[in-house]
Amino acid sequence: MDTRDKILDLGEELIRTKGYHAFSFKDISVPLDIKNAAVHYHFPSKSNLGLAIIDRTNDRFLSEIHQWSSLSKEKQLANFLKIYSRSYRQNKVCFMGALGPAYDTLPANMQEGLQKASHEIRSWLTSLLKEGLSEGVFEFTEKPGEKADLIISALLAGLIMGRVTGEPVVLSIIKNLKKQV
Amino acid sequence: MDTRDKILDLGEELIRTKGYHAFSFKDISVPLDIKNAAVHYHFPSKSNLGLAIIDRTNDRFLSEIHQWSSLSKEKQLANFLKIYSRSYRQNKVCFMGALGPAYDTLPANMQEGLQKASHEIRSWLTSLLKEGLSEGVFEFTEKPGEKADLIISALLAGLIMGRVTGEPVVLSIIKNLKKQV
DNA sequence: AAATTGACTTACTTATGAGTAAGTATGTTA
DNA sequence: TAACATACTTACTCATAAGTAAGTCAATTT
Repeated sequence: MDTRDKILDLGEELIRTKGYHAFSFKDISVPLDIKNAAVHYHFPSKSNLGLAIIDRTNDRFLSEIHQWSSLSKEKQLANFLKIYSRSYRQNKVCFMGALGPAYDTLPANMQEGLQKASHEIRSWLTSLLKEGLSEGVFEFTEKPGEKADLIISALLAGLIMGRVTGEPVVLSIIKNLKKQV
Repeated sequence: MDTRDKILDLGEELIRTKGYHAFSFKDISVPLDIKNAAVHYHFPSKSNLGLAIIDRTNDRFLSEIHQWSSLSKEKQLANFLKIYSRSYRQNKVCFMGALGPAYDTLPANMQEGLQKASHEIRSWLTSLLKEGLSEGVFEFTEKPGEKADLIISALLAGLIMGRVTGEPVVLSIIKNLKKQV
């Protein structure tokens, strides 16, 4: 694995554990045993790095859901929920949870990237729920788009609350969400 | 209103719109037309200010729920939900949403304060749901504590998602939550 | 009237952060 | 083999942030 990838990996972890404003280039250069300027060589600015991290994660999500496309709707939803239980085990919040609260303070390119990524997730889950509902594999009374927001919100916040309370909030949320679709 | 209160008010707004790490003493001193050192006179350190803001908000919450105590359970829940629709109109996220994602980077005193406040909210809502369930005014199948987390999570994240998507996510969440209790 | 307190300002310090210009070593291509 | 690109390091700059020590001045207290 080359330096650029190591920077992206560590940067992702830092954003999702500390947030964009609470990490510095030093937090990347020291663990990787390179100099500050080496990080700037690969990513001219911090916002540039931030955007690259968001885009990479979004691309990965897109390729994941593509791979799931032949699976049953239940299985696809279960895989989606698994992303969050894995995040919990890794002590990470999701990108929207990490960057959303300080959205207005983010550089414009990152705002766009985050907005695009959130749109991608919401519209995928909405379609999945809508199709699953008409197939009869899911059962709920809300509109699919609203149900999607309800699910994403509960997961996102479950990760955040877990941080504060020290309890595995997201796991109990996942358990309950499964009963509600 | 004296300077100390103005600092607390502005500090609260800054935390809930930009987050703890994205605001500086200048963001307080310039709008209030005082010097940097004047802020330090009232609050020796930034963490000191942060804790004072958390504690004040928690005290207000405690006094609010105390005032509600004679109301019906439905009305108390409705009042609680109203806190979040008001936050949405003010373009603010809640404290847990603002500070939770970067919880590990917060000074120890703020971590404690936030944990205490979150415990207060969760246990109040849990009791309300539990009592409302046994009185027959609420109807749900989850355990009261889990239902409380589900509700708080959805609201917290609704505010965050609203930031990113530009849509009033929390309002549709509130609407749906009302149908689910 | 003198001393004290409260609420600041002035004028700093120290640390840290993002970012850059110029140089170096190791390949790679014309 | 000479030129060039890649992937850095060295050694900085410049801005901003939190925090502090000492002084000012009006309002109280003694």
